[in-house]
Amino acid sequence: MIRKDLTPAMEDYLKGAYLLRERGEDITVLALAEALKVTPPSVTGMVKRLAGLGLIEHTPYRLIELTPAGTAVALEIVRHHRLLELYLAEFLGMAWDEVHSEADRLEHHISEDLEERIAERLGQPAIDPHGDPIPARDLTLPERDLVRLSALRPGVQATIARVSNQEPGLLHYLGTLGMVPGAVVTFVEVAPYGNVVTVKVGAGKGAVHSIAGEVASRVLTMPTSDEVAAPH
Amino acid sequence: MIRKDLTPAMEDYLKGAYLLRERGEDITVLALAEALKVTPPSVTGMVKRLAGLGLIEHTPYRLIELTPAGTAVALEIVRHHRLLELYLAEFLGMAWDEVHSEADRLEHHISEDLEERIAERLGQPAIDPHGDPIPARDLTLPERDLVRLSALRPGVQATIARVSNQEPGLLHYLGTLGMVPGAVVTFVEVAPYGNVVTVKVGAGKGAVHSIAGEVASRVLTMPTSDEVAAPH
DNA sequence: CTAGAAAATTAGGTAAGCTTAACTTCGGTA
DNA sequence: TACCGAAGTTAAGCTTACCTAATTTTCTAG
Repeated sequence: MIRKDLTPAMEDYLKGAYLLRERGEDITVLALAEALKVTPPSVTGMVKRLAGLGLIEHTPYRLIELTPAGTAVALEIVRHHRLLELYLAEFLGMAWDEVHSEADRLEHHISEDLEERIAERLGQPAIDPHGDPIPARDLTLPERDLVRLSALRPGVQATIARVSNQEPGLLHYLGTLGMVPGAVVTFVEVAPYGNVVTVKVGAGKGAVHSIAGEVASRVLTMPTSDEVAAPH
Repeated sequence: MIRKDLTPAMEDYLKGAYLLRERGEDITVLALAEALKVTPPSVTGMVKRLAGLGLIEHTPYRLIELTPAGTAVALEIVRHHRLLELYLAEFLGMAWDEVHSEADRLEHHISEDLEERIAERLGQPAIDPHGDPIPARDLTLPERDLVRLSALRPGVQATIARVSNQEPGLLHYLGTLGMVPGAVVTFVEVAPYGNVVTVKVGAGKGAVHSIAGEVASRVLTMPTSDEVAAPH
């Protein structure tokens, strides 16, 4: 394996591409531009350079794909990011809505040695504070199949496993509702009109809250009842 | 106080200038170029830009000085650096010869919030693993007057307080001799020819080691006997 | 008080990474 | 099938931060 010497910007593009694919979305110029908050021409230019390095596969006007080498780089950065998030939460008391932006900056600058020391202190963890999986040292990923909160049937109880969103405001809000990874929720209903989901939060007689459908689709759960997902 | 938005490169120049002054050296273009491992024209260019921002005082061909604003920025970075060094050593088990390069990269990327959390975990420390003073939150510096190991009189006992050097190789070597901050040494002699200093390391009957004069001048001590410094 | 070396600066150039403006290509619908 | 809008690309240009080569300034020693 050749030692890659990539800039933070390059790492960001690779990570961005990886995260799009992780969410099941196509890697397009526009999607990357939005994810990285740059303009489309910037993406075209960087994609060309990364393709030249063998990290990205791209024919003009077609979809972008990460090569295995590019995926490896992205996983390394994602590992840094999620280890840092967990470390900052666990050992430095940062809230789950604060850790993302800090990790976003530090992820490009920690050495392999520090990465390993952090992983060791955390006991080689598999999940970060948002429930996102942490790639292992060999860059393999723990796999779980989760169900979107918005896709549960009424009456089904589930444990929140992952919240796929990084906006501090939204995360903070979900925190105030108690809707964090590990929390137990029961699906109540979908509003007949509009896109609103109502859930009960807590194991026994918990509080009932309504959240927007787009938010509920970012909350991934492990259902505890048998009949689980609503049809379609 | 206006929010400064400086690049890591700019911060490095300001820190470099500050550290030269801390060592009592003149801030020249050449000295900065060597400290930052860039060429003199790079320094001239950056100095011009930092002068434009009011962080540096400079008339062409004259010595460079930091303004109070520039000093404040430098102290902030030095605080980050030394807090990180201590944190990495204390909480992540890194050796004193490894922490410097890690801190050098991270110092530009930690938030004020993280800085404060780290300082808190460490108990608002005043000294880093090399014995270098850590600027306080208000950027004031704890002052100690120390004596170079190379300037002690024969027979004087002293505690090593600070080692002003960052080369991992040298630091590691001094570590193997037990010559680290906190260690007690007794000055034995200066070799009659050449520039070699001999000391006994340890409180009771310690091992005797000889080190180069340039190294001994980087080791700063708090003498415990009364008659302390050699004349001249 | 002047020559020459050392230090600093200017001139000119490169690369990364971004921008806006102008264009091409693609794909779906009339 | 031809067109039109959206997506992508090319073109031109900016800033940061570096470089080498050439020039200028300063200081010191004779």
